[in-house]
Amino acid sequence: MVTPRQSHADSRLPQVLNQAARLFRSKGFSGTSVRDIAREVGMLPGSLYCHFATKEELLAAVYTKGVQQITDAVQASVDKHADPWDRLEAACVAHLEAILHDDDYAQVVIRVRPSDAPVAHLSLIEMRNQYEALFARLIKELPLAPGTDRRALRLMLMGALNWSQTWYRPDGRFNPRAIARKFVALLRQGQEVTA
Amino acid sequence: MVTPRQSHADSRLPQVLNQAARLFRSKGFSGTSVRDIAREVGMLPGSLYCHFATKEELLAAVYTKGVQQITDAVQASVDKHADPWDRLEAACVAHLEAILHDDDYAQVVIRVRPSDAPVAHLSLIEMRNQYEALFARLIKELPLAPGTDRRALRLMLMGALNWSQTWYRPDGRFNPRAIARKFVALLRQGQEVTA
DNA sequence: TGTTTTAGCAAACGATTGTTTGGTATACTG
DNA sequence: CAGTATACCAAACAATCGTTTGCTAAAACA
Repeated sequence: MVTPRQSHADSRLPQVLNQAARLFRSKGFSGTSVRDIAREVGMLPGSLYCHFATKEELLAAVYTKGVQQITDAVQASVDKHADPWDRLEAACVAHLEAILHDDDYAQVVIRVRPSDAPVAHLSLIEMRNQYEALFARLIKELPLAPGTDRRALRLMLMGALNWSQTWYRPDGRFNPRAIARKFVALLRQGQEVTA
Repeated sequence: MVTPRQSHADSRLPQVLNQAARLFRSKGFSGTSVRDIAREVGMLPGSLYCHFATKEELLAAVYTKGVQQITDAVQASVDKHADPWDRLEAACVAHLEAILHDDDYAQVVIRVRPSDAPVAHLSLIEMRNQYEALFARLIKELPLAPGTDRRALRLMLMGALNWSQTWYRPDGRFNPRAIARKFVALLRQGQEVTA
């Protein structure tokens, strides 16, 4: 017995998930090998299959945790406000902070295309839809100018937020909170007068 | 001599580029193998290396063509209008039609992250920046409410447009043109009264 | 017309891919 | 306390990866 064995209680499953999330979010799903993940955790490639039957299943686990975490973060922020616009803005701030800074798991949800994992495909999409429904409800409560297309507004806002992952670089002034607020303000501007 | 040989003039380079674009845009860069491309063209994997030294170089060629084509398409549409808002809207319509329907090459520019190709990385980013500068100029000409952050407006609009690639499904009513117009309208709404 | 260049085939290179198998020490369970 | 399940190691599996080499025939050029 050279290396000390892991017990049931303190398995390295959490670290596997953490490193998988970190690698998936920075190199993508097919850009990350199971050996990359194993190496980062300090275990052998085959050992990953104690916890997951396939690489896709590992992604699904990371993805699920990502959706849960960002949902919780956003919901908690939303609950602190009463005004509909404030609630939406709080949601956007929490969303952006998660996918740009705080949460590797949430970043995977934005970065990895469900189609990258053919088997898990539909379930990943379903999770994403569940999450976006949260924003749909927030937007439903908004006092908008008559005839405003709420679906278009949601798709525009979330698209703008999610795409920021491709251009964002840490910067004191233009930080996640500031970005989210500016985006919401640009939309709100068009509704306030007529509402 | 079993199969008829290709002459210099009618090489299959165009088909290689076409199929590479088609596969890169649907499966991503690392999700596509050189064998996938070669098979689609009907040639052997090694034959690709008559035209490109590396897989990354092939991506760079596709990417370059994509930027050229979408730039031309957008510029042509813009030139048909005089009013600043009309010009921006025309640009957005052309942009969306390219990355959602018309142009596999342009779709690669949006889908593939420059970081997927470590060597070509910087040159890909530079090309994308050149293209986005076109939109920056259009937005510069817009009569906006005083104090409006033009950079934020550009990032929001282009993010919303580009992200549509992840949710768009062909649909008669909510087509690229309609989407682009709605997005622009949502932003314009906030500027018209005060401008 | 002779020479060089090009575009491709055929076959292989070593490296890396996701995954499997078998064994073993530890922790949990009855 | 015996037995099962767990969480790994060690080593290998076949398949696929990007790429290279050597050759050939046709086109372009001199």
